[in-house]
Amino acid sequence: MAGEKITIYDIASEAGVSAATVSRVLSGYQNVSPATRERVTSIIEKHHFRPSSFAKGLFQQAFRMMGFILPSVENPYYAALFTAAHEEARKAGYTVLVYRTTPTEHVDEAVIGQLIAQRLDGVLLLGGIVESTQPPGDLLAPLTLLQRHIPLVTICPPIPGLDCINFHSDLSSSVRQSVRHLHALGHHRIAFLGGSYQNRSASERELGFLDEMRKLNLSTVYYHEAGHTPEAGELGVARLLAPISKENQPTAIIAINDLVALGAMRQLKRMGLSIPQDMAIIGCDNQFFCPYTDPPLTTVDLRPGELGRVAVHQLLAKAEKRVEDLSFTQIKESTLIVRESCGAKIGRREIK
Amino acid sequence: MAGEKITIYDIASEAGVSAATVSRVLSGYQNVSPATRERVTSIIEKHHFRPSSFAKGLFQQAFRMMGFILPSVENPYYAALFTAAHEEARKAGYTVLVYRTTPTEHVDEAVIGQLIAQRLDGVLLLGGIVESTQPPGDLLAPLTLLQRHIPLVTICPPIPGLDCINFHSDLSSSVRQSVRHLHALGHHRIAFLGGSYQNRSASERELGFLDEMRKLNLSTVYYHEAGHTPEAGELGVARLLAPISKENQPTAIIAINDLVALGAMRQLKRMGLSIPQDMAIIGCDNQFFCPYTDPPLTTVDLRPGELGRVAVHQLLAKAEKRVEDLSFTQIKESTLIVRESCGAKIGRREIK
DNA sequence: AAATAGATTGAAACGGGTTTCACATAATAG
DNA sequence: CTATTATGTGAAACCCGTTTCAATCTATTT
Repeated sequence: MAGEKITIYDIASEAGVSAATVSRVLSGYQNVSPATRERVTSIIEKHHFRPSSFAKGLFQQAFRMMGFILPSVENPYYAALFTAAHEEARKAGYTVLVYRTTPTEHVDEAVIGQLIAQRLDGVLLLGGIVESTQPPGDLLAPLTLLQRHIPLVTICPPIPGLDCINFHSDLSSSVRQSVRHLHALGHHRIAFLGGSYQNRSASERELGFLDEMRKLNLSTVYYHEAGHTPEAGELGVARLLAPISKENQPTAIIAINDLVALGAMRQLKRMGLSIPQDMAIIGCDNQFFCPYTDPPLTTVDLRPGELGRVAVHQLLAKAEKRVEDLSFTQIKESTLIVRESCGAKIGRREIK
Repeated sequence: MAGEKITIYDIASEAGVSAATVSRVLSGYQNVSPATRERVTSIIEKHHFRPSSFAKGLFQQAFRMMGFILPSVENPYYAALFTAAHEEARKAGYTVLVYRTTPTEHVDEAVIGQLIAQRLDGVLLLGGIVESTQPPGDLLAPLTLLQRHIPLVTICPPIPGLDCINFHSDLSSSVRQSVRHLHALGHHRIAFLGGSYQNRSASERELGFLDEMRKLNLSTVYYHEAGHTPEAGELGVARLLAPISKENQPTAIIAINDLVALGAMRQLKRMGLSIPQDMAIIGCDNQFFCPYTDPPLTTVDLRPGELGRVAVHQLLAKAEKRVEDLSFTQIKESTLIVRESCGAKIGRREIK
């Protein structure tokens, strides 16, 4: 029934008042006589009228919207990050617009242009930044946002030259923890599995791994595979173990994430190796399925939910309170979740 | 540097032309002298100016935005659905706004009001509809969208009274397939695990299960647990098997989804039962981890990606081509993915 | 040289709200 | 009973683009 596009003027004329009065009724707190308010309200109800938030925002210079840029939520890590961040933003009354990065495309000027055009109150950039093979300037595309004074918070390894609020997990230290854990359990030949040299979080982990191995005077068996999926894990293990004689084989694997660990475990079993007796394995992210692998997977919890929440809080502060243009980097500690895939005391400290 | 809020008028005055000319430069195809175009363009570049898409949309009566309403993407099924749908929408140049439902809250008038206020070009409602314990009208909140002639497409079991384009998986038939598969493998005592009577897709599966069991003259061992998580699966199995003597125990379990199956498998192993010898198990959704469980999980593929894509295509057609106000329901077939958790021929027809 | 067509450009209206300011009426004070 | 204040309401400006229409200036035709 109700007409195609209905405006405040339609309501006004039907109620025999001016648009100003309808606006007052909508805002609630102005002085309008009870009789008028009643009449206008009923007409609004009747037509299910809701004032356009854009016309509104146009005048008020704020649309209460924020943009999230993130990789696919098919990766449960980002799903958790997104869910928490989204929830916080919604609680604060913001609508969220979602933009995506892919493993091969980073945030380019085109997307940034769109973000600016949307007149967002803030932008949250979640990981997935690719170490550019393009001119390095491309990594700094988000800089334009800063120039336009659009609040920006990032959750990823800090990008040099991009001075904004940044939260990130200490990826390097998380790998170090893993190495030390395995070392303490008596492992000397440890392999690192997964990642891509183009990916900043991947290379950061890798660097941490190599450094910690060196510190402990451990010999490295090392495989470098461009991928973050279970398939990459399968292939990685196959390639890793094929050319190595049984005696020189690594006794433990650190996978770049739980997905890769999952694939690796399958391939290990397929090759007749038992976990953790023949091969210990450790993942990263503490994804929901970790307690349910066989054996349950030891991993590192990066607390993505927490990260998402604090990031949005900072973004809100910047968007609303006009906080001084501050920029800082905060590192979130990660915690090793010991389960059974490394042969550590079974059943102890098991979480979730 | 660049001023806080910069408008087309700022650009115009800096270039010494009128706003109309700047607008013409932006749109590209109008006749503007090369000299002027050049000058204006350089000033636009300098300030990273992008015209507000809202001021633009206000005039053009279309914002090229669509709203997605969905449950948490922490459920990989919805993550897949969302990712595919999002990609299609983005390809067509639309920005997507995300709203969430929770297991306990359905889409209420407040959210619908917001959607209307955002003047969206279309709305996609993805599952998660709760069979209301509230007045049944609440299920029909999206009806308001239809009244306002806002294109609506749903992906969930069809809601009576909500005449819109609807796509859904034939949940009932997918369970029937599972039952027949198990029956063909010689199982007679089959349990159904998981779901909540408040959830429409859950109850639909349950009904299908009961009906097919009756048709095959099978005795049912049945447990009804309000949940869709691995934890629910663990608890479900524990409760299911505890009170039953070994002889009367079911020999197979159909889990409402792969998550529940995952939990169930863990609990079965914990109780010393081996899969599939002591207990066959079958999941639903064909989530990424299914090939990696031990043994690999037989499940049903609902093709969420496909569902998401066709739904968005329809939505686009309605939003753009002013297609007649049509409404229909289309059922997508699901396919059984046979792996090893039911003891069927190992290695055959294995997918992914 | 005058007339006409064509290319550039600006003024102004519009879209849908909010808000300021002024005005009319009603209520209160003196 | 007039002077003052409070209350309810409308006209109009504003937010930031797009688009129509008319005006100017240049170039071509006769």
